[in-house]
Amino acid sequence: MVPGMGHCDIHATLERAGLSKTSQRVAVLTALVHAETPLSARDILERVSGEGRINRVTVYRILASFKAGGIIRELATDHGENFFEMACRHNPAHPHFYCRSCRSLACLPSAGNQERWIREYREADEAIETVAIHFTGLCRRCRSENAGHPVRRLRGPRGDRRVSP
Amino acid sequence: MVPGMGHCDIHATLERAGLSKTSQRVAVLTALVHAETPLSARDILERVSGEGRINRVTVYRILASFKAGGIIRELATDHGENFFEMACRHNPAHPHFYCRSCRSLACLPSAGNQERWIREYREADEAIETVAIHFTGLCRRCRSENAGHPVRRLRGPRGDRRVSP
DNA sequence: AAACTCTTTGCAAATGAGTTGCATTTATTG
DNA sequence: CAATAAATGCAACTCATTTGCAAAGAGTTT
Ligand SMILES: [Mn+2]
Ligand SMILES: [Mn+2]
Ligand SMILES: [Zn+2]
Ligand SMILES: [Zn+2]
Repeated sequence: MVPGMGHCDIHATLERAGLSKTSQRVAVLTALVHAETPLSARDILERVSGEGRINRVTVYRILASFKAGGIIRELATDHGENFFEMACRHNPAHPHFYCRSCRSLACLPSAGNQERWIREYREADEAIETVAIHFTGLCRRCRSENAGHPVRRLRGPRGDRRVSP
Repeated sequence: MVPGMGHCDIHATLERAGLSKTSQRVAVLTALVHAETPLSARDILERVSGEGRINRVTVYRILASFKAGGIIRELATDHGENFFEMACRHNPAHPHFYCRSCRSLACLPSAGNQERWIREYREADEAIETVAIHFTGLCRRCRSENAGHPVRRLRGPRGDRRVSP
């Protein structure tokens, strides 16, 4: 990932993409530019809810427009929660690691040959638009913590959470 | 992908995994073994609903146990609908192509160096358990069909579908 | 074969990410 | 500053997937 955020200027980016500079768009973009790791829509909503009002739906719509404008990249995960990262930083394209326990997403270093390898596939079928390389497992933190450490629960009925079988 | 289904014997597979041979498990496994492409939980439910009764939830639970037993592999997509494929066929691990329009998933040929490449990453971080390579775009059929061809809609409010803006 | 015990189902209800229509508020322009 | 197209808030909705619990089954033991 690119260390500084040099050419990732908020206002310039919005202008270049032909998007009006609303407070919400600036807030979302700022959160993404300062993020250490890719963020989920929920992450963004949390980080932005502090300053000014913003609706959940608006976040999704803004993310859609950023993606359409090539400003950000969307990263899918199992479990249906997707993440987003600035395209200007996070270059070149690289694999990501998803922790199946805490459901966090981290960037991995780009393999040297990955670019070429991806290009070969692209040539084989012109229809290819995006490529994603996704590793899954347990992150360091989840590995070191107590083995029986409960997995974050996203779906299911309300009611008392099961504590131990 | 392995052409025949040779060693993918239904009963032997269940036995090897220590799973009792219920009619539902046999049905789901049969659907997966005969599938030409990876199947979603919904696909499986449809193909199995004909013979005998089976519940949607049961399909999910069976798929979870098959996955835990290493019998099948789960393939995530954007849009939250996941697919499943037999691990015995579909070897070695290979990339998949997901059509963002009709939301179908297809297997791609395994790149020669992919295996080695994956191994390198695995060595870099022991926590890695699975690797997925995911291409997105428009499949041949969706490309040839009328450009304005409507995208399959999964979420959203009830009511008249928008016909044209 | 009947009784018993451990699994697996079916059903109903829920969850949560992401969508959409529509009324209201803004950003931008003249 | 008024006019207008675009962006946002809100409420309602979809849908893949998950969970608790009670009923049905499978494999085993009398
Ligand atoms: Mn990244
Ligand atoms: Mn495959
Ligand atoms: Zn973790
Ligand atoms: Zn298609």
